[in-house]
Parts: sequence; structure tokens; C-alpha cells
Amino acid sequence: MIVATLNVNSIRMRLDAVLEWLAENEPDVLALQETKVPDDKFPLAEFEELGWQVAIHGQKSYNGVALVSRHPIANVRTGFGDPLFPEDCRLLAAEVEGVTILNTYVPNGTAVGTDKFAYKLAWLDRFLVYLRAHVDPGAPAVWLGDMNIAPTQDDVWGSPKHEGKIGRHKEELARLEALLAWGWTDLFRKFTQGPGHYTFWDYVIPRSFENNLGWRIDHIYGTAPVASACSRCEIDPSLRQAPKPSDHTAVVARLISS
DNA sequence: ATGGTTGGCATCCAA
Repeated sequence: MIVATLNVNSIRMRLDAVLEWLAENEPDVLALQETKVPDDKFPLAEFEELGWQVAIHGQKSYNGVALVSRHPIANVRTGFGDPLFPEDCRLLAAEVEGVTILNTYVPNGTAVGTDKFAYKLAWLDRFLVYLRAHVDPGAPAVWLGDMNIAPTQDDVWGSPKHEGKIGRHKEELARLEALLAWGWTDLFRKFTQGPGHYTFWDYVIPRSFENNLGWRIDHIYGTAPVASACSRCEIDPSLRQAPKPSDHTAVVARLISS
């Protein structure tokens, strides 16, 4: 089973690139973030005509997550089911081929000290509560998406200039650590060590991709049975190289067991 | 100290 994640930064802008990538890479599941489209305007038919099944959870202008799968998508759950987090389309959970898939678009946080940063921390706390309620760390499960956190200094360019800022603040790192302690393994780091492996290159920095001024903030995590069976996890930079790209590219993992 | 880019939507917000 091949699973992948991609922050598309508007599915409507990236539709052709995503469909082409699906045809070339033939994953079993692709998790999308920042679809930026309400559900009634999502280009469902374009996927379904090509045989893909799609689960969507979107809103106008911002956020939005979706799952694309060649297999049936069962037991779809969107959001936390919590009145404290009502409108924000950042979480879609489902089962595909017996594997629990959790697709998240973790809040960016904007800047340390802002209400949005406080919301990022609260969201991460709420996600741990959600995991404890809904997911078994001993069963096959994958958590993937745009986490908006670089786990180590190796995961961001120009270190240590970003230390203590969003994506590298101790409060969010502590929450990521708590989530990993619940039972997740970073599948990319099972195979590849060291700096310079990124999934996001900021549009704002001129030639950020060409100069590899990036961040590794898109992750695929697996529970113990998934991590032990995972035979490959790689970043595919091709989408960020294409014309009119998203600012992120895809991460792909091969899970042997299912 | 600050700017630079992109997408969606509305003449700015979020990233």
C-alpha cells in the first residue's frame, strides 16, 4: 500500500498537476491539504472519472482536507466533533484497506504570541485527546499531512535562525513530542538522516526551491505495525519543480503489510 | 528593519 501527502495550496489551481501525478505514481491513497474550496465546488467528477474515490472536508477560501483513494474509503470522520473547533476544516479520518488514515492540516500559527499561535497549540492538544479516544496505537494507522512543524534543526534551512519562531517553537515541539510518544514513528527518518530534505519552499523567498531554502513540515507517521512494515518513505520534489507549483511537494511511503 | 510571492476573494487575509 502506497500512501502520500501533498499540500496543494488550492485543488482547483493544482487539479491537472495532481491528476497527472496520480497517474504516474499510482498511490493507493493521497491526502490533500489546503484544498481551499467548499465541498459543493470540489472537482469531484474529475477524480471519479479516472476511477478515484474521494472524501472531502472543505470550506470557502481557507484550509480544507481531502482523501483520494483507489480503494473504498470507509468510516469517514471530519473535524473533532467538538464545539470548540467548529468551522475549521483541518482533519479528515477514514479507514482504507483496514488502515486508519488521519489527514491533518495543522494550523500554521502565523507568529509566536498571536491568537493564531495559541490556537495552533490548542489544536495540537485537542488532536492528542482525539487520538486517545479514536485510534489504537497498536493497530495499523497513518497520520499524514501538513503539520507546520519542523521536528529538528535539520528540518529547516538556515538553522538556527528559525529557532523559537513558528514551526520551531518549544511549545509546539513539546506537543509534537507528546503526539509521537503516543505511538507515532516518522517514516521519512526511518530511511534518511541529515539536513537538507524539505517538503515546503516559501514562495516569498526568491528562488527558494532552486537554492533549497525549505522546511520539512509535511510528514507521514505510522503506528508501530506500520513503521515496522514500511519499506520506503521519500520526498518527491517533482511537483514543486513544475510550472505554477504549490509551495509544498509530496511525501510518499510504501507500507508493505496491507 | 524589511521585503519578497501566491491563492481566494474582495479590494485584504492567510500562508
